[in-house]
Amino acid sequence: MKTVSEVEKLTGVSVRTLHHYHQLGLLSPAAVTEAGYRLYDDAALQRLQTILLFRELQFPLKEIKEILDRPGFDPGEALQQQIELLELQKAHLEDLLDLARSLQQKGVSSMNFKAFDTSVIDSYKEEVKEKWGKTEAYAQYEETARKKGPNAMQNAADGLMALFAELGSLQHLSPAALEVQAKVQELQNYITQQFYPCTDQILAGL
Amino acid sequence: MKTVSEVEKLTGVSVRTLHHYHQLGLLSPAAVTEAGYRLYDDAALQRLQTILLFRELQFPLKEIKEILDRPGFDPGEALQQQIELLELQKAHLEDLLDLARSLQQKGVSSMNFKAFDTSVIDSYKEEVKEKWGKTEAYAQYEETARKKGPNAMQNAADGLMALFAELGSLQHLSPAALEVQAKVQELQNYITQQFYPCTDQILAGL
DNA sequence: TCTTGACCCATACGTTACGTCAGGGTTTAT
DNA sequence: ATAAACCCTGACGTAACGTATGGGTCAAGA
Repeated sequence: MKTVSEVEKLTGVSVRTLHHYHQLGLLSPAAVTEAGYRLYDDAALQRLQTILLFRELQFPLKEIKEILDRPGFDPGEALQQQIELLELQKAHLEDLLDLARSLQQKGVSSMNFKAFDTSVIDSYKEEVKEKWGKTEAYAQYEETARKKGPNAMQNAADGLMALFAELGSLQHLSPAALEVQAKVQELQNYITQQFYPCTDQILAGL
Repeated sequence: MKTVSEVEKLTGVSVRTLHHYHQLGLLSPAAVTEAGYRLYDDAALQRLQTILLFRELQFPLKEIKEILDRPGFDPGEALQQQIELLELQKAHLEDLLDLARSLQQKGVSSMNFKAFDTSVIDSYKEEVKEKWGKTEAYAQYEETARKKGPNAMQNAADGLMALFAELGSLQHLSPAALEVQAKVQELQNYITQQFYPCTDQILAGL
């Protein structure tokens, strides 16, 4: 049975963090003395190890709790998802590094911000978008899908295709044209209502 | 002169963010109508571009403000520093990916957390440590150094070497031995007092 | 036994960069 | 004139703790 400061020395996790995890219900001490002192046993330390692992992998604490608590949870799936996320972050970082280095070469003092507008930076935004598409938005999509059943989904999909078709017929116009804007707006609303919250970012991807 | 929502459409920066930047003094509108409406001119948009660039490079807003306001500031230096930081983050991510993938291969279900203890995860901590060594801790070290002058620094360094020597004479013992622990603690305290706050992380590096 | 230092506790505010209401004026178009 | 569209100022919420406040608890020496 270790006290908070002992655990701190063993693991590097601060006392405050232990308090925090306790009140989140993420890591409860094995026992609490009458004076309120937290005492951790080996099992608790084991759990802490697991928590630290997932934390290193950048899981939010909420998810870690879910993972550790939910019995039927597939950690492999979560791991896979997390790997993809990390890969996106890495790609993002690489793009940032490219940008930074190019700025460095092209004369530090003359940082050319005009070339920065659309060309360079946009590429990784795609990926960030995908990332979000695979987490929040996708989760909500599944929610919606479950509630409505397959038939309704098919109808919704049909309506969606119709809207896309209308959009296609306007392709000869500039994207800035009011008609197109209106259609796009309509499309976004439709998707939001029928499937999942459709942000501008996701929409741009489509 | 563009309104907030116009700027939002042009740049993708939310109205709330414009408000935020305004109250931080990071980006003030060129004019404010009597009704309190913010109006931005081209110069303001230019500045916003610059802000967005640095933001992408993960500068905190405070620093961006300093950079843009301080006349004699060398953006090249800041850029270089930021590049190094990004490289560390990238290396960190790569290590995480390695860890995650190895966990994936070694049987997803049997995640072996015992092998996780010291061996795998520690490598990138070195780098994180270095990063911190180059920012907060190092800054404080310079502070301390300036205040005390070179002579005092030399004395402190001598004392430090003495402690290291004592530690060296105990190398035949296991790191867990109480004597060693005590010495290490002593060392940490000494460093903290004489040079800069010495966290366990930094200490481990030494 | 008393005291002191080391250790523990619970609150609770601070941090970063905004998102998201809530409640209410302003401008514009009909 | 009235509604739609747009703007404003608060002010609370978020993630994961750090840090400070004020005050009990425990072991050891006097």
